[in-house]
Amino acid sequence: MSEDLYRDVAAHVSFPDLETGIMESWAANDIYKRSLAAREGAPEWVFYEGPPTANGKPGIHHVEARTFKDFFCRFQTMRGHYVYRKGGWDCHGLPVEIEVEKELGITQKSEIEEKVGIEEFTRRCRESVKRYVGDWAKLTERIGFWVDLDDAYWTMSSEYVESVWWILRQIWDKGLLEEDFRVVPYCPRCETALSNHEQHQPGAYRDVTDPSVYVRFPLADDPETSLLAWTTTPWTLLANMAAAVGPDITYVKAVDPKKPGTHVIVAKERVAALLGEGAEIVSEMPGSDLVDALYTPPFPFVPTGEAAHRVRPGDFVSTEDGTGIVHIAPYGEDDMTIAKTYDLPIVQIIDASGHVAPNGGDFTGMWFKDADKKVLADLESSGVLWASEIYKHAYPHCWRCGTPLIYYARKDWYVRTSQIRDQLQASNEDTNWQPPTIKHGRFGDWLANNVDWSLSRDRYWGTPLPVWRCADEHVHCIGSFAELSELTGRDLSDIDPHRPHIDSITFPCPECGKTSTRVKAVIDAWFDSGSMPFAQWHYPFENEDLFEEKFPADFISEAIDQTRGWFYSLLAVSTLIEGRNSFKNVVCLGHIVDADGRKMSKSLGNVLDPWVVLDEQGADALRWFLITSGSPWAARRTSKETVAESLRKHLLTLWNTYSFWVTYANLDGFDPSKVDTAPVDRPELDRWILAELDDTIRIMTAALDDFDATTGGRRLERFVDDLSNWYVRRSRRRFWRAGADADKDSAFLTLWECLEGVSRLSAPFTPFITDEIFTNLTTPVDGPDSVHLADWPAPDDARRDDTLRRRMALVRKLVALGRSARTDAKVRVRQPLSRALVVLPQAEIADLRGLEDVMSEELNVRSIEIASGLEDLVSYTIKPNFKALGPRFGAQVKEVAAALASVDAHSFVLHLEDAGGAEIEVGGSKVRLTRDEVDVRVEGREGFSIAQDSHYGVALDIELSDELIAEGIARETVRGVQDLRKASGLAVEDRIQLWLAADDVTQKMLEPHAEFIGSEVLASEVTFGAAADGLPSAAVEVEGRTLTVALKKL
RNA sequence: GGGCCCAUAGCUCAGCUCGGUUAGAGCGCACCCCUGAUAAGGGUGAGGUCGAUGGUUCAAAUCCAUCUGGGCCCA
Repeated sequence: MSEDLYRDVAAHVSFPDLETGIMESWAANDIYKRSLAAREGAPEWVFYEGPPTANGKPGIHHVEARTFKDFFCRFQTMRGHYVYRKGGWDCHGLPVEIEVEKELGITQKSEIEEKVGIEEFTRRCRESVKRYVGDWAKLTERIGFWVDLDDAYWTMSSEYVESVWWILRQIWDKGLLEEDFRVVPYCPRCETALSNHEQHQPGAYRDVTDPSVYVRFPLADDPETSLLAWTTTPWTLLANMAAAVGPDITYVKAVDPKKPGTHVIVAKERVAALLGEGAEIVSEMPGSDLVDALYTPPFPFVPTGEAAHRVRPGDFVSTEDGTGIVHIAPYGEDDMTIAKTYDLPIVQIIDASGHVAPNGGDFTGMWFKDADKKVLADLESSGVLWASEIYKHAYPHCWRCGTPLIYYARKDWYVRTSQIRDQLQASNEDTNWQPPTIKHGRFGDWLANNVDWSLSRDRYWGTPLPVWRCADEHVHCIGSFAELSELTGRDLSDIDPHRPHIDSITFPCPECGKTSTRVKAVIDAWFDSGSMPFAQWHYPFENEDLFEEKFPADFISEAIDQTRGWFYSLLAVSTLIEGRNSFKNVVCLGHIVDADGRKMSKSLGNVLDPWVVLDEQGADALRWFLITSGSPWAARRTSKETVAESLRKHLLTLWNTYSFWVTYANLDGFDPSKVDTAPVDRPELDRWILAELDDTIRIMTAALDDFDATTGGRRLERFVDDLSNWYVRRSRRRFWRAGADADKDSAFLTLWECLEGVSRLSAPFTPFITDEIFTNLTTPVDGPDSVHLADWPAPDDARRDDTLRRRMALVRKLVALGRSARTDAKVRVRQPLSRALVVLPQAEIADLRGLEDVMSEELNVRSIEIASGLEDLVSYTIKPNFKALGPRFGAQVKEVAAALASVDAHSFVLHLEDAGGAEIEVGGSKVRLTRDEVDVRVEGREGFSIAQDSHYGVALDIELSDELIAEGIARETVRGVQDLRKASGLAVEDRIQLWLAADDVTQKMLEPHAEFIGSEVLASEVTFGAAADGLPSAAVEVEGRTLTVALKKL
């Protein structure tokens, strides 16, 4: 059919094949670039891409995030914004290093320098990052995520690193970048700190048996009274610097049963366990009373001064075991918090190799674990050992070599974010979170409890910390390559700023002239990604205008695990530099879990490869599922089956509706640009679906503007269902009528407008299929080459009609009831009935007027009658409306309910309807209730077949006349012929000659309907009697009679 | 160990912000109907102690507390 206006649409279509074709045509026609160019100069809507690390294949969870990113960018583009989408790659960090370690077959960090060399190692890291970029690009294109990967930022590029340096320098200038102690899990054999990740490797925690000791800390001003402290790491007593108590815990001073005449202080709750039931308690006090008390430490290695060896309050102190008094040494997180708060002297009694340092007296040179024995012996001989026992507990070990770890206080570099906590919180206040609970929940709490950002990493592949230091401890933070060039006196503008090259750059200290060398650390990769608003443009070294235009972002979206990752690092960096957040809106996504709700992981073998879904169901099905199923932030159960379901439910319905329109529009040569009928001049059904379309546009626009994709998607889904299962079903016949008439044109035009509208509304959700539909539908009209170059639909007051929407909803409800009544009466739908009786509230009777035809056609009844007042048909029940009565009557509401239950419902309802209110007796007095305060329900009286739902009811008159029966048989015949046509492979528009062979009685009944039958089945000629042999024929059973139909294609 | 989120039908999810006595939808299942756009559609039915316990209230899926299980983040 070369003259077809539209591409033929196969009802059975392979979406994945269709999508890849569209994908190629987008590329060939440069649609993405053109969608940007078309908005050049329009108000910007800024998107920041959270950079993925491309050293592994992308998984289905990446599809989720990328779908949401694309979704809102497309939507805002259609809304008339210029939405530039710069890609990005996260290149640095431990995951990359570990990948390379595996590839090299090395298991210890020390091997990197010893066997491989930093140069080779970082070279391999750089390669590793690039290895999967191709896979990422392929997936990104296939799922329809329009993002500029050619212009992506790479956090490892020299320009990016230089911008990060500049940022660090700004922070340095504010005095917020400092070196400080922090406690890290440290392996003294490997001589390296372990990252959190490493610390939680399987097998790291092992049960060990350690001595635990109770030690007396005699009070300075009362040596006969001792604090009783407890520890499971006796060697740490060498570096004791304080004792901690819980300020709200109650302590007691009791007679020491082991040394009568002296006293010990322990938590009251521990008395029974430690001192026995008969302990003699001298006095009680809260922990706060003990604070500041000076005591004599068990060892002299930490000098007692103003700060050391006093009691300090600590909210981490518990009374579950021990004594309620905690010994404090520089080997623990809580310990260091106390040390920092009270400025305690930190004495490093253990050296980097795990041996006691030279300041450890007799202990010097001992392996830290071996010191335990001598510690116990010395405590014993000095008389402060109160008790010791064997204690079994889980203790972390190095996952590589099995050595027990030390929580070691090390000097590291920090950003003092806790000093700008108020500003961080203010930045958060200006940010819109989706879901809103995160703002003051998970994220707000995290900010409220902000601790300094530990920035340095003792690793190789990262942005080097741009800090140089000379022998005299003069420190310089470098903010640009130019500054470094100046200090070194050579041009370093083209330097690779990574290790090891950067480590060899030294310069004479500007203050003392001694050689300054870089500190060895690299920085946390989160700082890299948090710097992207600046560094993606190499700001401030170039692109100042671009930066200004695109700061802050209107929108970012990532999974919820980024709360303390990228979401935080973005907020912190931009607050430090610009004093405000770098994103205005953030959509947090939940995680993808498997069909059983379990996390997808390689070890469980339940990982869903996105390509499997993309190849079988297609990208649009997957996108639609991800966007509309459940709250975006809830974990979503995902499998091929769940995606297939959402495909069937929505996309196929849409596709079938579209396919229907194209089929008949081609037959009819319908051209929407040649028909222009105002909505007001169209039939009610057309006005109705246009009103639904208008409402859909309004609801969706508001939802999507508010970053609520789910609500928007659900409204769209409902509209497509209304369109297919009510509008098209009701209008079908209008499309296949021969000849030209205004009603048919109106149907074609209305459905065209709806499909065209849906394709725009669907464009951000399912960009591929939608574009296929849009481009085909708009063939004869002037318009953009792609739906993605089109505008988002605007609401239209000429289409809006909320009353009609309400009325149609009423009709559809009544139709459902009527069908239910038919089922009950066991009368098939093809059998016409004389009338249906409708019961509905007085106020809604007017709504039904004018739509009776719709109802009678749907129910196949000849007339619809309002059965209001037909008391012989229905009875009433009065139920209290508790929502209204509760506030009015309070506890008395139960009496009101009881009174209503015993009232004569019929006369009560009459009063209500006539006078707007009725009286009942409650507790001896009359109470007047209004219509709103009660709930009137209708029920069919016994003996009548009526379907009802609260206030609504439909009853069918099931008495059949001969005429009705004849019509039923005619319809049955039509159906039989249609089946035969289909079975014979006839095309919809083929004309036939028809033979009907039946007994005399049946033939008599059919004869008056011959013309009707002929027009229904496109028979040019209808003959009663047997057909010639060899023609397609079939038997039709109806009302116990059999007739044979046969046909011949003309 | 701490914080946050989640728990409603066999499955996937609404409803919970703001309490109202009859908790809905889709899928699946059983039966029936309809079908010349449809991989569809319609109807009926079975299927729920709204995770548990306690509290507040005339009234709790909804508010509060505790607990259990799952997820995430952090120790």
